[in-house]
Amino acid sequence: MNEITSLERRREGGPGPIRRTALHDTLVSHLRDMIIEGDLPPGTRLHEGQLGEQLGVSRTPLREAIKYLASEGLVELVPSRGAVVKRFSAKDVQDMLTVLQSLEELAGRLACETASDAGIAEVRALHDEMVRRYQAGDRLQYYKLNQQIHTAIAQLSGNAALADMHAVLQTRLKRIRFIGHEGPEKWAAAVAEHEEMIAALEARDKAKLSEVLGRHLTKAWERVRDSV
Amino acid sequence: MNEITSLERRREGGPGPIRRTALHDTLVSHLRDMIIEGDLPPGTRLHEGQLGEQLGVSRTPLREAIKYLASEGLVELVPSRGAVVKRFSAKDVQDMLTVLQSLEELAGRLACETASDAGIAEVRALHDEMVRRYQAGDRLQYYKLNQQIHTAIAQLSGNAALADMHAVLQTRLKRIRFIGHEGPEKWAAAVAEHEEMIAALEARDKAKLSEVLGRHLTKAWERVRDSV
DNA sequence: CTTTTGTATTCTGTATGCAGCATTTTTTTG
DNA sequence: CAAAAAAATGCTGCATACAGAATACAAAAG
Repeated sequence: MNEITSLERRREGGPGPIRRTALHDTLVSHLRDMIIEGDLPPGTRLHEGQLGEQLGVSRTPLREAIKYLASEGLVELVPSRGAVVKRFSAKDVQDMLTVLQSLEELAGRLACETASDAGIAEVRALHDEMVRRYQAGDRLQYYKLNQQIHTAIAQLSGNAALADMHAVLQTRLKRIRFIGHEGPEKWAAAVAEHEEMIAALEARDKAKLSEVLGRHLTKAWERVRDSV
Repeated sequence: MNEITSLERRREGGPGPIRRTALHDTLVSHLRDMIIEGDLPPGTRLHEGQLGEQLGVSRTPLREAIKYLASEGLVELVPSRGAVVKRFSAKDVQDMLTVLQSLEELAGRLACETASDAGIAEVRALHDEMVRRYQAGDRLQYYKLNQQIHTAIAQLSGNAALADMHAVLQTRLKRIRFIGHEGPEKWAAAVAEHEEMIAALEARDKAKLSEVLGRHLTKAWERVRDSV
């Protein structure tokens, strides 16, 4: 658990001259990661005393971070019994993907209209890097770049609310996708879809991009279906 | 400020035998209402000491509630300077409405497919009541029933994630709509659109309902455009 | 008169302490 | 020996206390 050291380094100021992130933000990120990466599996009670000690923080800021995550939907507050990591059913996941699909289709259309060439180029760069990771068989980095690309497209829409909602859903789903290890052939298919996506985006082909994004998420459901 | 009494009544147990809501939930609701109803205008700093005293609560649970609202997007956290009520630009509002539109179109389609007859009947009941309030010129109750109807349709979709995202956006927009007092002719048009909505829902006409909901929100933007 | 610097105050951020509820273990009773 | 009651433990929820940062104010210098 290197959470402790990294947390304390930030509190002391560390190498950087100015403390960038407040403790609250740091705590939220750490807890999020712990949930997503499975350190805190669904159903786990978030023990304030224990967890606080582990992170080197007192209960007060920890509780505040937990409340934040509760509003984000990663954690559930049970009166008088603290917080537990939320458990998502198969239907929950499918529902989230349905909404995400709708949002990405919208984002795709808007991005084609309003994105700057520079913005599109950045996504292309992410994509190329992702393909390299794919070819190298680096699952973790592939996964992260994949997420980044979808996030980037949501942001290219220029619609902050859209990017926001997209981020919330994506965060909730991260844990699921993090687990879902599809086989080589499905993985290849996913990469191919991404290839189409980028091409459509660069051509600013609204209909095409929207369609590919939608299809990509329909397939995504098929890919994770068994894992949940 | 009757927040004090109502909060304290709950803490003592009040008339009900069991304390239903935890203090956290109560606080969140109260702060939400205060923001929506304009007691705390955009840009206002949430003064913990003062606000806590006003509500009869110590700073700790208040801070937790504020963090919750921050994650909800109603409030912005400024490091070392506390929380500020978020200010939405005209573009922000338009963006939120765009997303809301997309979500409602989806909700409409799903509702037509999966809603129970009983569920639809409930929405009809809300609608009829709303029309009565409209005829009586009761703006506040009309407004609240209007919101309830849209919320209900989102829930009829049977998609929890969708209902969730919808609720978040609706909450963020409540304040804007609460202000926007459209004239009589626009009001009448809005009611007519609602009439169409209910009819389409009862007929389970996906395409029609989706179309009306979308149009309704396009018009909604035209209605509030000047207020922001 | 403006600007700057030092000081005082106010507010946030975090830690700690205490009361009450939930749960578990122990004791008592049938 | 089983079941119920009672005590004990552990944890959450809230309040208070303290340290540090930011701001406001005041005095002094240009």
